[in-house]
Amino acid sequence: MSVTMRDVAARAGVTPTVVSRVLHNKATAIRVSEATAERVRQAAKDMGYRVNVMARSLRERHTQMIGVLHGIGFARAQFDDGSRYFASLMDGIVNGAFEHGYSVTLCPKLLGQSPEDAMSDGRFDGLVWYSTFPSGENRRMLEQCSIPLVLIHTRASEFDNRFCSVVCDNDQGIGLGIDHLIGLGHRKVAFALDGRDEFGEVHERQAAFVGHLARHGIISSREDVINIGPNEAGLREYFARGCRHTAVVGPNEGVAGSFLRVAPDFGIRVPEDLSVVGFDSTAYCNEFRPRLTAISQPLVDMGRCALDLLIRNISGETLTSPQIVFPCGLDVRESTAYIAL
Amino acid sequence: MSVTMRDVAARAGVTPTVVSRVLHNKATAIRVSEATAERVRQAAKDMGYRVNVMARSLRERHTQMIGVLHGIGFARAQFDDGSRYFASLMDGIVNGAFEHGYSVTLCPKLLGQSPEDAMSDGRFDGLVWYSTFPSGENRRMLEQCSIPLVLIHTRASEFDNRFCSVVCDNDQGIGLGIDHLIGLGHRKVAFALDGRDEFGEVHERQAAFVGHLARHGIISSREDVINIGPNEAGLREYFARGCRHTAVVGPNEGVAGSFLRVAPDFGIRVPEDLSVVGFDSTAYCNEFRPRLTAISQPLVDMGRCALDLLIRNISGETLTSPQIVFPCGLDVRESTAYIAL
DNA sequence: ATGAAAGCGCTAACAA
DNA sequence: TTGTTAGCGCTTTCAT
Repeated sequence: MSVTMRDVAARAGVTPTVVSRVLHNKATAIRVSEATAERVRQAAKDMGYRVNVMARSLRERHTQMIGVLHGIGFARAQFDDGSRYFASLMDGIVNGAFEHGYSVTLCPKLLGQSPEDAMSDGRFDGLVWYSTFPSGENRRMLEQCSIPLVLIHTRASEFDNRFCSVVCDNDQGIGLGIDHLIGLGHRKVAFALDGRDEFGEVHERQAAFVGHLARHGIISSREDVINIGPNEAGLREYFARGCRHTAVVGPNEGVAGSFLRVAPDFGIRVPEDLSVVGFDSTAYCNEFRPRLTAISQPLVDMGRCALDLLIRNISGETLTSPQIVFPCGLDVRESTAYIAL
Repeated sequence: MSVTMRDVAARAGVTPTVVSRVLHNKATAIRVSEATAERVRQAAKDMGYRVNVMARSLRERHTQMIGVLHGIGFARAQFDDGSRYFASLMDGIVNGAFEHGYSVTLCPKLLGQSPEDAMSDGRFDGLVWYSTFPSGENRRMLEQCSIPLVLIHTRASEFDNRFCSVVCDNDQGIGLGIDHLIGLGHRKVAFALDGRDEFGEVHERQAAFVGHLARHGIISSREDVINIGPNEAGLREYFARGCRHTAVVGPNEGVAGSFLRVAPDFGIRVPEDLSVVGFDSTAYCNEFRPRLTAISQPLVDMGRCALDLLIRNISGETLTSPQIVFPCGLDVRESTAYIAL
């Protein structure tokens, strides 16, 4: 059994009240004589006293902890598995949290079973939820949330602006990619997806793809959308029937990477025969040969921003502009080139 | 204010005790009539009741949370910053924790200020401490730890086998690297370090380096240790004075990577003029040109193992073999080649 | 300047 | 089968 406040009080010859005041109540105006204070501090030190944060949290009704959740229907993101997407986001989140004196915790069973628990079981002062797909189930859950929450990669409007949200400018980002490709002479440009996430950001990016091509006078059709499918089967099928495009834009690094990986099997060279543009642009892009050109979003900054917003929320501030949109960039690497003449 | 057990009890016309039993006491033999139980469940659902985990934790004296700490003197590891070392380790730790129903939390101010708090403030049921350098300060802290703790990358013997520990076989790993190099014809092999961590694993790896060269009849001297220093200044100095070795082994990916990065500036080609071997072998190795050959340690498995050990510890088991040693492997990539004749 | 008492929300031993 | 009571360790009025 560990030493409690009562123990320290006993040894110092005072009551727990005094111990609490001396040890944790620095801000308050209530004074304790320096002699007593010193006696208490010494006793605490001698006995190796530590507050019990559970008791404190129960009493004070806050925990200095924030939780990180993700939407139903997604496997837990790995820190090290292909794209550094989650790793980057988390670096921003954790750094932000630490600076504000908050811990951040990752919870099990937050996909499917009962994420709603974490939202109101007193464990967290606030939550960061990142998900690209506000399904009915997700929506229902979030609506019940009783603590501050900020969304990453979901538009605030999806939830009637009830929560703050941090997103990147998908439209502008895709525009950057399309402009780059058009500038290289490409006219037959495809959009790829893997069919797993058709409603969230991927959808937005696909719409942007169509829009920006149109801006350049190119009308894209259903034929220009390649669903690589599970295990890249759809991609192989596409290649097998002859590559009908000179460039392709993927909505993330994984999908774009599939093209780099599979193309050689069909004698297609990147970027000579096919230019490939990905999205996110984490360090993962450098692992490909050729290195993957990609539209970047400032993931670390976005995580950080989400956290700042959350802290302000927790502090009782009501944010007026519930959505922060970060502009994208374009990192030209080696997977895009002038179209072969 | 959120709804409490008392509220639910009131609505269901029973006492909090009954609610507690119905909602959370499934395993116990105490019976509640099905009618009452149903009434309670309905009331809880109607009112959107959630346990308060702080109250529960305070009462039950466990939190289902484990903390991840690292030693004093190290900056917090980033998930996405060069080597995927920390990311991989964390994947193992988090996956393990989740499977056992534990959350994992990262705490601020755990380097320098007061890591000891996390060790006994009731916040965690157990701790994973990863650090390569058991300084006096770290040692003092760990000795005060009042909850189960497992070490990663620190030998159990450093703390009188008081804690379990998970390490990789540095000697065997370095042996693999040296054998590889010798097999390629190298005789003039250097060991590199960056002077920041001379006492922990790096030290062990350096000793192994000397030993394994000796096994091949090569006596290495102080001249064969290259301290690349801050900002690679030492490395540039080394190259400037003419590269005296045909191969170099680095104790991690960062140091080895420095050679790949700086060598071209001095007209030295890797691997034609200089073979480079790193340690850890995370995906980061693939970001280098040429890709970095490296000694691998199964980081994900090690993190996972640490967690399994920790959970067993928490469950009251006293582990008999306090140290698990994982064998290393060698991932030959592109930075090593036969010595030029 | 210090202490007494109440209570945060929950669970468990004991009683009925 | 259900209720009573006590208490986990802490902070906070409100006395003194």
